[in-house]
Amino acid sequence: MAVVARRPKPATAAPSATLLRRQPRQARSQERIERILDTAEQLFAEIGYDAATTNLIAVEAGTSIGSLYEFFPNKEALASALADRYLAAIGRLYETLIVDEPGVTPEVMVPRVVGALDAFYRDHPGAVPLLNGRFTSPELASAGANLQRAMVRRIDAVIASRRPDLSPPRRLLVSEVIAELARSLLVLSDQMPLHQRKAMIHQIELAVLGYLRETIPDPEDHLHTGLDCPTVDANMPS
Amino acid sequence: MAVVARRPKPATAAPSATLLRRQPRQARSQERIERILDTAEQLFAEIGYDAATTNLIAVEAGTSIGSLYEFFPNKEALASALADRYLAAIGRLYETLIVDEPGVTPEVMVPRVVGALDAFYRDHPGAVPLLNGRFTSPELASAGANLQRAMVRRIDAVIASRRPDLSPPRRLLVSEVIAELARSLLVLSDQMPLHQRKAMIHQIELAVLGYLRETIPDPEDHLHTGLDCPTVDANMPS
DNA sequence: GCAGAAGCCGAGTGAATACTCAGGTTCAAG
DNA sequence: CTTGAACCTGAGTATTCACTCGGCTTCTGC
Repeated sequence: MAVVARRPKPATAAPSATLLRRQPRQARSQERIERILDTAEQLFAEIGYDAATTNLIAVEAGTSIGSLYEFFPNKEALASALADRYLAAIGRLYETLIVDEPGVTPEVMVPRVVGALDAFYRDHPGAVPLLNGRFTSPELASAGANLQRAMVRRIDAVIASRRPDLSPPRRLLVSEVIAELARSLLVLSDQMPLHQRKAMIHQIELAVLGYLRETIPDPEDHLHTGLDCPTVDANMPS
Repeated sequence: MAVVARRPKPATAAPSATLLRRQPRQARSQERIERILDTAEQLFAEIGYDAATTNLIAVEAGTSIGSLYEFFPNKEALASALADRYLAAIGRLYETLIVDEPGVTPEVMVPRVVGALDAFYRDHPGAVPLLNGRFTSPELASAGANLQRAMVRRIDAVIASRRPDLSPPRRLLVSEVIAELARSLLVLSDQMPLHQRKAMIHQIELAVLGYLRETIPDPEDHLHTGLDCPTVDANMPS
């Protein structure tokens, strides 16, 4: 279900810096580019990267392949530009989450971040498959890896501030586990109907907190002494 | 990096039951089929599903495309047959793990299962990408989903026997989370160098156990009372 | 209002690749 | 040994799809 990109890759490997083949000067073409990206986002999410042919994207965006290739050097650049939009948006999202406040405990922090990511993915259905390696093209894989690296860095920073006693490699390992944990469970929840989704989000929080308690138990944490166990299961929508 | 299968899909949808177009009668052809599958496994793992063209698989297996298509109706059938081999092997693996013994605690059970899966994936490098939706073809996706469902069922059965007080839907949710958790972290560990891999495997066990303690705390579990916290991090290879 | 730049179009090109088929070879049963 | 079935072969077919290019239209600065 996919066709190899032409990929003659002229020996002079492109610097990969420019996503656009040419900068649009007129408002008309800028809007066109936006429409193409929006359409690509929708089609990638609905029918997948391979089935969304460049011709189809162009037609659905109300333009022609010629125009598409006027600005995007190839199909991957399209997906790459999309990934950049997502990455930037998620970056902005992080700014709104106060992470480095001294008093924030994991119990507060984790639901905050998980909830924000959940909301973002719900608003941008195309982001999940794009950022999670569902598409095999190298540029896409690297876009997903970029996001994940950014996540790991941020988690690592938070842990570092709260637990300066941990060795850096151990912190990194723990951060990678948490990032992957959250990523995969968020993807899973994304495939669920809304009512199960809410329950799932809560499980993600529990998983992260549980893992944290298990690997780097907080000496001051006396909440889980086994004495106040609820023993019954709350929050389960039939 | 891939081409859409011809997929004229004759209106009479194949029953999908037969993976082989024809049953081999002679030893020669049986060996040939095995060689083709082995080669496909290796190529899929090394260069990916798309880049591993049917022609290449045939040549590498020391045969011709004609012979390949004599037995396999299409490329997906190849991957599907491979997935079946893996699924059967993992099924056999489970038989060797005594799961329903009355006295087995999660602390014993989890490392046993995780360790077994880790060993399996290490022995079969092709299994990881194949069974984890890295390939987008529908047949492969369903093969991966099959494995995951089997996992969930088994986990659910174990939880049911230990915690009959939990409601079935809650049990299912917890089982799904655990299965996904283990799957994704095992995939992650699969991409790591060996020395990090071992540490990662241990983290998987901690994540599962931590999540379990967090969602369905065992009333008899007094190990984690916050009093015997090690406070230092053990088992961290540099 | 004009010249040239920027933008737009879509039929067509080229290359890739899943799969076929006509004809040859090897086996096994009688 | 013979005959037919099973098996094998690989050049060729059909199709798809990313991408180009020559010609047209719209904009903008002067």
